[in-house]
Amino acid sequence: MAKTTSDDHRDPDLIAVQAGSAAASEMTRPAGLDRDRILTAAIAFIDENGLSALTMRRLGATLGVEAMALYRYVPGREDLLDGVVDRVVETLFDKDDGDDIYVEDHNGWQDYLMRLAHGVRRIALAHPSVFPLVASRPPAAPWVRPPLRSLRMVESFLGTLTDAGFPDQAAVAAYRAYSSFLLGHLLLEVTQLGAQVSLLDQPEGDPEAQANTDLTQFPALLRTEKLLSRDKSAAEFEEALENLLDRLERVLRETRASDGDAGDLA
Amino acid sequence: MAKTTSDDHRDPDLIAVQAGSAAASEMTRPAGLDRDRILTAAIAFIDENGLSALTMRRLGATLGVEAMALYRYVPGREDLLDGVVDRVVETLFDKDDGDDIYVEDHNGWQDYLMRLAHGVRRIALAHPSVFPLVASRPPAAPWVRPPLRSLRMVESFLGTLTDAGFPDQAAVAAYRAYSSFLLGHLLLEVTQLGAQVSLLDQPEGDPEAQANTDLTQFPALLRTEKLLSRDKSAAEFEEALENLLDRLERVLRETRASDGDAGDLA
DNA sequence: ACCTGAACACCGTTCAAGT
DNA sequence: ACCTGAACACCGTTCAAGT
Repeated sequence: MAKTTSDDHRDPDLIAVQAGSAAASEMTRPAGLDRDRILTAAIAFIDENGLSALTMRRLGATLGVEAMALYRYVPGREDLLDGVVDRVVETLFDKDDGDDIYVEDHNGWQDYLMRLAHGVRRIALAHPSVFPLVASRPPAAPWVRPPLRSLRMVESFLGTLTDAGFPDQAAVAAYRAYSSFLLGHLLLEVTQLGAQVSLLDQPEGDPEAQANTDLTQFPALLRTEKLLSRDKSAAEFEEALENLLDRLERVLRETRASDGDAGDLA
Repeated sequence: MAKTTSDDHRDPDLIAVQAGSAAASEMTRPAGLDRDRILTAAIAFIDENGLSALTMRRLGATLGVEAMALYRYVPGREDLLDGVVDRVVETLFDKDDGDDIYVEDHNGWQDYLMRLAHGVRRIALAHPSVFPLVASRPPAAPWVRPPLRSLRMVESFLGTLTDAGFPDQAAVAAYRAYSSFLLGHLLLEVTQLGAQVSLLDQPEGDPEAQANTDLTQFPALLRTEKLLSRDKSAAEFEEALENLLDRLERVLRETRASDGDAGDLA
């Protein structure tokens, strides 16, 4: 390895980071520090080294600069993280970015909800180490529900459903159900991604023996182990999404039948 | 306030903590340090001061001891947090603890799933600042899905469903759907709890004016603001849970009709 | 046996000083 | 105008030393 500072019982993160940053600082010199460049660097850093490895000092090094220089452009670490979350979430609206995932022009509300769900899932899978942050940073307003984090997203969601004939109350209920579904599914999906790599990182003893910790006490587990290990995230996501859409469709139809204010859902 | 160390642009957490810890250290002196006592103290600390305020040094102070003493009983901070999570999760199985929420003896699998859901929800609401940890700590095995975090819980879940006639595959699919639902719902619920208090904590400017940040650009939001602010978490939880149970019941019935291996669900 | 003091390598953050 | 050095108050963690 490179120049590490003598004593060696340190955070395992450090090793990877220090090895990488030397090379990285060469390329990014072009100066012109900038809030945007800092956020980009922070996201890349988290993607590569994990959230816990991100410090102001290390991020500075990545940009060829001392940590203190960052404070010209970012009020502090917490704000940096908020910025990272906003940035990542807003890539949803970047034209050119994806395979036809524009949430703006759509064919009906079902299509809209599917595009939105797939778009957010794409983000989560692209930045698995950032997503927990998307899920857990305190929202701007109390009724903003992660992972739908911006006023713009909430507005577009509610606007689309109410335009499609959902009464306000039903649209709000749908917003809540939808955000719960997205959060639960995607957070579990990225968590499991993280678990995969962290198992490969630290192979204490042989990797086989560790996993089989006397499952003999747990017959049902033992029996379904193969099933449990099979990853069906994509299919499950689809199935749960379709199920939610069916439920909403039912609500909408019932609303139309008895044209009062019956769209409660909760 | 009390004795704070001169300069005062510090983490807002600190103020509350220091004020409290002086009083607390008086009572807890009875020595006899102990892993159990440390975990209990850590949970209480997080409940009162939030996760970010928990440091080894501060926790030590709470127990009338220097931070270094903790290392006799706990390998390190990360392990401490794992211990906290295990401890909180396992209160589910404590007899005497709750109003008839025993997951072990039940009347049918639906009853079991309802008790389990309500039990986990009770935990989440009792320790809203701990729950994000329950949700995000890397699980012991890759197929352990938060917030159902222990082998014991997974075993009991799968055992109950398969005993009730679910084919293994359907039981596993149910386990996945159920954990996603719980995680999404409860994480959002505690997040919103946290948002409430953090709004009261830092009232910059008048608390009214801040919230109304030119919502004029967001008509649907503006129109539904009242609806959005109304908290219906409990009812929504119930409704989503019942919906999930209905879905599972359908799967089970279909399985029984065509008694093959049709219980796919995913 | 159990706790502490002192030390080490790191943090975030401020601010006067350099260019 | 933009960055840095030095400093401050804090971290987690180790280890020899105290009782």
